[in-house]
Amino acid sequence: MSSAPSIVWFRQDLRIDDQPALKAAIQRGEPIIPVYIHSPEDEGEWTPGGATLLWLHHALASLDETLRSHGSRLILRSGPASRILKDLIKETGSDAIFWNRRYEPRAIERDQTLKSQLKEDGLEVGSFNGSLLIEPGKVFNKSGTPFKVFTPFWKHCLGGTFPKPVATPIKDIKAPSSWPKSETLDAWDFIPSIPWNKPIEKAWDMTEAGGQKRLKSFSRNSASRYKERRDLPAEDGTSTLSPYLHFGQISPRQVLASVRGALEKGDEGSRVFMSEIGWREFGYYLLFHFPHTTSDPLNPSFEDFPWKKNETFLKAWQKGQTGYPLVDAGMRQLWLTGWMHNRVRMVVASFLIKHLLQPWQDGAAWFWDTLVDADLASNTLGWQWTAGCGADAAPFFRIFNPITQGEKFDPDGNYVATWVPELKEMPAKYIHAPWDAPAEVLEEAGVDLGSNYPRPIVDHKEARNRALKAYDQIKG
DNA sequence: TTTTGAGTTGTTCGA
DNA sequence: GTCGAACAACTCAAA
Repeated sequence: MSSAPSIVWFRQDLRIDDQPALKAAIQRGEPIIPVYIHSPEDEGEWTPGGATLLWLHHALASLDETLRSHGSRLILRSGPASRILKDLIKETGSDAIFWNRRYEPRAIERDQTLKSQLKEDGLEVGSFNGSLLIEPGKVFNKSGTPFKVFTPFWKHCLGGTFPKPVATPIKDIKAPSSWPKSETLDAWDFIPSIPWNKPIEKAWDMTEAGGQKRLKSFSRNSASRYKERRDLPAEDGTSTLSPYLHFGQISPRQVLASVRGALEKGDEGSRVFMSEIGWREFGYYLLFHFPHTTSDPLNPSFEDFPWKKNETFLKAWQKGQTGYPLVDAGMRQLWLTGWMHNRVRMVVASFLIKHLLQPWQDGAAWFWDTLVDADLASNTLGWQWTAGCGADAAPFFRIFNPITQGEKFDPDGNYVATWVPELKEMPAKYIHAPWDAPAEVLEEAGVDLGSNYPRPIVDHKEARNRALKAYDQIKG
C-alpha cells in the first residue's frame, strides 16, 4: 500500500468548493500537497499584469488560510512549472498529481507535454474541467466546423446539459508528515511599491468567500433586474463576478446553480445574465479553435487596416484625458479600481480603435495590465468584437458615439461626475459634451476647457468619417 | 450547391 | 426633444 502524497496543482481554480482536482486527490486517500507555481516565463507575452498580481496575492493568501483551517496549507514555488513540479515530486516522493485544466493556447501546450512526461515517469496524472460549462473541443456546427457566431453557438449549448458543481469533501484533506519548503507571498512582491493598490483593495474582497458572497447577493437581489440595469454604469447592476471567475474563486457551474431556480421560472434577467456567462464560454471556445487571435485578427482582411499609431493619443486615452467625459470616466475608473463597467468598456474600446485609429492590440495590452479581471479569452474576444475583425455578427463598421452613449446610459451624469471630478458641478444636460455648454454654465461649474479639463482630442464627426474611410480601404 | 434568414450591446437624419 | 426609418451591406449556419 502506497502512502506517497498526491500533489494538487492550483492554477486558475483558487477555491476549495466545486474543485474536481482537489476532490480527486482527497478521494485517493493519501496525504495532499497543495501547490501554486508562479511561472510568468510559461505565459509567453501574456505575463500577468500589475492588477492581476495584486489580486493573485490576496487570492493566494486567502486560499492558504482556508487550507490551513483544514489542517493543510498552500506551498508556493516560482519558476517554470515543469521543472518545479519535477523537483517537488522528487523532494516529496509524490506519485500522483491532479489539476484543473486551463484553456489558453500556451497553457494547453505546456500541460499536454507535461502530462505525457509525468505519465512516462510513472505518475498518476488527473486533469479536470473546473472552469468551463462546455469543453471547447467538443462543440461544432452541423458542418463540423467551429461556430463563429455567438447566437447559434449558445443555442446549441443550451440544447445540451450543463455540468453541476461537484462536492469537495475538504474536511478529509490529509496533511503529509512533513511539508516541503515554500516561498512566501511577501518575497514574491506582488503588492506594488507605489500604493495604487489601496483603493482596489477597498473596492474588492478578493477571497473565495468574497466571490461566493457576491454571487449570492447578485442572484438574490440583482439578477432579475439584470436586463434593465446592466447597461447603466452609475448603478450596481452588473454581477462584478468577472475577477472571481477569472481566478477560479467561483466556477461557472456554481454561477449556473445559483440562478437555476430563477431560470426554471422563466426569469428574463437571469436568462440574459447566463448568456453573458455564455459569452465567456464563447471566448474560450474561440481561443481554443483560433489560438492566433490573441495577437492577430480573426478576419485576415484586417491585417491591412490603416492604423495611425500615435503615442500621444494612446497616452491620452490611457490617462482618461481625451476630452470625452464618458471615455475619460471609464479609463479613470479602470485606473483607480482595476475594473470598468461593461457598457463603458465598449465605448472606450470603440473610441480608441475608431476615433483614434489605434490598433486594438494596444488597447488589449492596456486592459491586460490594468484590469483585475484580465482574462485572455474575454479580452481577446471583446477587443476583436469592438474592432469588427473577430467573430462578429455586424455586417458594417460599428462606431459608438461617446456623447449619445453617455446621454443614453448615464442620463444624470452620475457616472461621469464620480470619475471625472472636474466635471462634477456640470449640469447633466451638458456633462457629456461640455464644449457645447454656454460660457456661463462652464464658469458656474468651474470648468475651464483646455485648462482644467481637456477639449476633445478629435472631433467626433471628423473622426467617424476618417474611420469609415479607413474601413473602406480594407474592403473588397 | 445554392439559397435564405439572421446576426449582443448603433447612429444619423428628417418629420 | 422624440420617434421611426434608413443606413450599414458581410458572412455564417442551416435548410
